[in-house]
Amino acid sequence: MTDKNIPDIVVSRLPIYLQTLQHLSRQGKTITSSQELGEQSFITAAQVRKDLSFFGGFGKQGSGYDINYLSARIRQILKVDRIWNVALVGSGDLGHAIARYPGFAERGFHIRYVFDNDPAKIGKMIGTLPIISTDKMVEIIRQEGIMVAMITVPSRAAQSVADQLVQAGIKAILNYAPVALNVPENIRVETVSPILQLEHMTYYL
Amino acid sequence: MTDKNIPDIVVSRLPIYLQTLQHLSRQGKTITSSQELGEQSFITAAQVRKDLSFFGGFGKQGSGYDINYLSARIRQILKVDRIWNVALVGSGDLGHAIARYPGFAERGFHIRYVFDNDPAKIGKMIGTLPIISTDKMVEIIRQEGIMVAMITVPSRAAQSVADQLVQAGIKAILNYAPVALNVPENIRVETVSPILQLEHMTYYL
DNA sequence: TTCTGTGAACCGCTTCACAGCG
DNA sequence: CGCTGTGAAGCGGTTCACAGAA
Repeated sequence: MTDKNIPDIVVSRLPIYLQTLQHLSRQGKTITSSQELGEQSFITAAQVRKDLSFFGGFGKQGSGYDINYLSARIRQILKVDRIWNVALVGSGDLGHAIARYPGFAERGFHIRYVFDNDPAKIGKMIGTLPIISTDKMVEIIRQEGIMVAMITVPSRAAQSVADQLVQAGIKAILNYAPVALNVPENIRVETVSPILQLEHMTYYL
Repeated sequence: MTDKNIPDIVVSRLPIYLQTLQHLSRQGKTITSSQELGEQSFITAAQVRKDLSFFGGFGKQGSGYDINYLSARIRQILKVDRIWNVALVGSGDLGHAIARYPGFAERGFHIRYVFDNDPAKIGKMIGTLPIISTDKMVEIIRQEGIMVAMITVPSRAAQSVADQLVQAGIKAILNYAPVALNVPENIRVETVSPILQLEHMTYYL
């Protein structure tokens, strides 16, 4: 089910649908249509139906999609029907903001460890989590079998951190540093690039 | 020059090239090739050449591209060869982290005002910036002619903030709230969606 | 010779349009 | 009758391959 040659761009829209479905659900709706789901996701209805059809027929012809059922199926497909333990590397302002933001845990991404290489920070707490030395990072991540990490260290340190994470067995990295990370093919990296997004928009101003 | 029907996807790669060029420049390089620029940006050499050719011939056949010259031209195209004043709405953890992060100013995005609707926060300082009541937001933004804003308020408040920003004359919004914002066609919105990025990656694990 | 700039071929995603099921 | 699921058509971005400039 996981990989039947589904276009990556289709997979990237599933989280959007999921977000919109939760939004509709919070409004008390139980049924939706490709029309409604599309409008609220800014995606055409035909696109929505095509995307979902890659994974099977989730709708009922004539009536539409059951919101709870469709949400559950998409969560299964994306493997977010479970808890993911996450390691956070970098305890600067951004690291703090992320560690204290409840939104990740609400979606099943539980930050379990915070690492930093600054001796002055080791042992200090962020909420209930102690800041741990990066010296122990590889060992802990491997031991705990953690597969997902976030990087919020300065750019110059990001590649070296990524290398260590790969060595520790991390399989998915969310990178907040404004650099392109080099990792083996079987490791997923997504970069959060607000500056590039701003630069993209100014073109049109 | 700004809009000669350049595909949006091409524009979205220019900031990546710019980032890589700065990286190459910091390494002391002065000349590069579509090959090298592409490898470090994880984009094919043909794609790099094709993208740049939309805007004119910036390279020298046989030798390659002058890094300083190409950087300057891309900055012109993206209109990041100037200072952009930015309004930040929301002074929670994330707002604080953004306001204190020097990276935006380094790229020409200067955060000039921070707004929040929490009376307890009004008047407190973030660095050198006072937190200002959202009651004054529309007036100040309009008066100062600010065109770029960032939203870091909770999801439930984001659409209402966006509406006010549009009313105030904002033309580009960088949205950190996990919701799809509805704005008029002539306003640009980009959403920072780390959670969707994580959900995208877990599909492949 | 090297590497850019670019028409043309290719490929893959999007949109269309309708059959078919509830 | 309404809305999904889907083959087929359409379209746009990517890759190819080479002419041509330095």
